[in-house]
Amino acid sequence: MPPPDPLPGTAYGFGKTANRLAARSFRFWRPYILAKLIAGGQLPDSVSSQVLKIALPSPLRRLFDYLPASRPPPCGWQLGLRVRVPFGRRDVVGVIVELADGSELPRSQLRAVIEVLDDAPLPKDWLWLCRFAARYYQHSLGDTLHHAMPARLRQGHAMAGRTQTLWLANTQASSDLSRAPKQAELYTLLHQHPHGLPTRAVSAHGFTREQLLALMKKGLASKREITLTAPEPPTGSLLATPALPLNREQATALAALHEKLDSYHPCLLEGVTGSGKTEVYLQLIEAVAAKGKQSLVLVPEIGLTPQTLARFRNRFRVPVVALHSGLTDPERLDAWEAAASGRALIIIGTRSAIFTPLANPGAIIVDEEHDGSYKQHDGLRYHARDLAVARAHYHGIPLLLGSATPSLESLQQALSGSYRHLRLTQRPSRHAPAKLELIDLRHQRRQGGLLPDAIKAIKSTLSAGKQVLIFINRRGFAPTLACHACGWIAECGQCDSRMTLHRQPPLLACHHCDSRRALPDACPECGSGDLRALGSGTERTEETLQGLFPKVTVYRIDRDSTRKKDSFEQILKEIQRGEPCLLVGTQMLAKGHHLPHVTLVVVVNADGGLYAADFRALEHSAQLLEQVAGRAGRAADRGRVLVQTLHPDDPHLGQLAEQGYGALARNLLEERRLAQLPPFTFMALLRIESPKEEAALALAQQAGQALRQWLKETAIATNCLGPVPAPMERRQSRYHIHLMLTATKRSQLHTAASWLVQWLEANREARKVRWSIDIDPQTLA
DNA sequence: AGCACGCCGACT
DNA sequence: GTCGGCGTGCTC
Repeated sequence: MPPPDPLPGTAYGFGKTANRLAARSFRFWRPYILAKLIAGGQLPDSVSSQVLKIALPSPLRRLFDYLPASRPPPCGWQLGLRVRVPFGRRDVVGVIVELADGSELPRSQLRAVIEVLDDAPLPKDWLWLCRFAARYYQHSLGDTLHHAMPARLRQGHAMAGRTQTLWLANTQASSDLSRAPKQAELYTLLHQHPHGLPTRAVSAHGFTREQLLALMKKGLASKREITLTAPEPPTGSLLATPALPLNREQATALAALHEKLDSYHPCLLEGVTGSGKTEVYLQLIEAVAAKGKQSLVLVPEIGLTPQTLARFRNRFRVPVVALHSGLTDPERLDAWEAAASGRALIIIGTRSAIFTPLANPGAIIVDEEHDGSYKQHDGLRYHARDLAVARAHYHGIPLLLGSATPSLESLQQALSGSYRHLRLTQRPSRHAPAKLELIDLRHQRRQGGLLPDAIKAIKSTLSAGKQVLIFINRRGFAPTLACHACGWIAECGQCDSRMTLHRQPPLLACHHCDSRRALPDACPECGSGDLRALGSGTERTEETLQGLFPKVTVYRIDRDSTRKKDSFEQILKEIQRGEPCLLVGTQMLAKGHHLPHVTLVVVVNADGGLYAADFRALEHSAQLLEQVAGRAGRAADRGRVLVQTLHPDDPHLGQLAEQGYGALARNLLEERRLAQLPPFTFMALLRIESPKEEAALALAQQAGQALRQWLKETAIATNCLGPVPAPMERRQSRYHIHLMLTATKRSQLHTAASWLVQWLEANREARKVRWSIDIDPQTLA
């Protein structure tokens, strides 16, 4: 006799409705426990029948077994289908990731799928990438899938039924728009697109919903709802504007890329600032699109600006999809579908865009591949650049990593021949890149952090009608507030850090947590009124410069001054008009922006990364300095870069100044090789945190001991260091303890990390603290 | 992660 | 007596 077809709820001995009623009236009774008592043993456990193994949005690194719903979906039970299932006392959306003949649990303990949410499985390539990421980063698969899908899918909405609103200009009507210039502009824009513009595109051009509605009220615009289903085939030429001519190096690089468009072909494009990397990207994308294939372009968080997008959109006539933070949930789902269906040929986005499914993948490009924003620092701690490598390999397509200051990881791959090494050394202007001029901070008076020589140079640059960029990697007025009488220093109550003095508005703030305090009038220790601000941040330098050059506009650009949205864009626009001015800013200003009128860059203090405990600090610091220096003299005039330092004799700084990042990076690689540090070894970091230091330390000790014992028994070649307190042990009133694993073989590290995670999951003590594992950590903080 | 249970102390 | 603080345990 065939086993009874299990209806939802029948395993509990009563129907679905009864089940719900039971749950409602006896909230404290878990219906399935009740059901177990009633139905226990009535259904044969031994019957082998299909079981669905489902990944659920939970940190638990395991799958959960469910019984199929009464009727299979039209496509049958397939991997990658989203389903709604009961989980504990709530319903969640999960993904079927395995089909099995049975379960380790007795059948009576299995619950049934409530509903199948998809007509067809989620894209295979996406599923593959999520599985890869979950395994590589030792993260829960369910959680990985959950975070890698658009919010609408996460919430259980159907994939189908996506509609788009198109806005059209009404040519018949006429109305006076002379008093509404923005609306007139919008009308012109709509007029240029006779087939209509989606809301997203309208807002991408800087117009608001209100302006659209105003036009519609006047009868000058109308909207049309269309259903997004059929792919839009590119018609006619791919290009809207012709490609730019390439110089010899660019042409060589492009030719190398053209050689292998149909197989995995990882390339590092090492090109100095202004050498035209973007043009190489654009022409690679053109070649890929000509074959009807898609390009995925990753850019750093700071790089996804309207200007960047405009550059791509202006070049191509094929649809360009941008995944930026401004998208609404339905728009994001549409972008995902556009990529998954092949409708979009070019997909541009930040870190998380690596999880965009692709119907016809043709190439992956990672711009500024060294950029720290590619690494996610919580939850699934992935590195989008590394996933891009894995993905390009899986698809068998070219991968282009571009940077003026490549990460040592990528550089080593290029130098060893694993990646093809493409180089661009020429800048369109004939000037050699500006050399760094080191100036000695010791024994000299400074104003607002600036040496007399720097001020002199600023003055002469301004009188030559040019702009100056002053780079300080410190927000606020001063990094320290100290009592001159007793030596008291303002410290954060929740972190092992000092509080930064701010003047606008006046307060003490900790940059590691959100704690803030009013400025004290007198020293809380000794009562003295002689409190002094030590050192300089952006606010103080801004103030000093404004005092020194009262007639010149000083723009301060940091997280505080650009908090309002669009204010950064506004300031950039003004700067680009070219009036002589001073720009005081943090690294926000250093990366990527085109500042054609800046001919002098002053780095207030270059010493941040020179002697830090973190082995990557020097690399990151050198990358930043080189990027800042790259802002000088992109225009016709030769630029100068003044670098203030307490260590003018430091050999690394000297090499950076004399020979540039490329030479220093190669030297640093040698040092890493000798010190057996990444990229010559592989690293994983276990972070343990707790409000109680002893709890964190005790678990770290136990875990370390257990792991070392296991490593010894199994002869897995992995080192386990620690426990050691994290560099800033107390942060937000929590203590951070580390255990570090290193190995020369990835597979061994992986095995060890995997064992450790399982040990922690099974350990009772581990549940009392927070822990997380970071594979390939970027910082040791 | 949620979410509920259960055991404590502080209230109408 | 009941509301609600967070420690403990479970989720197919």
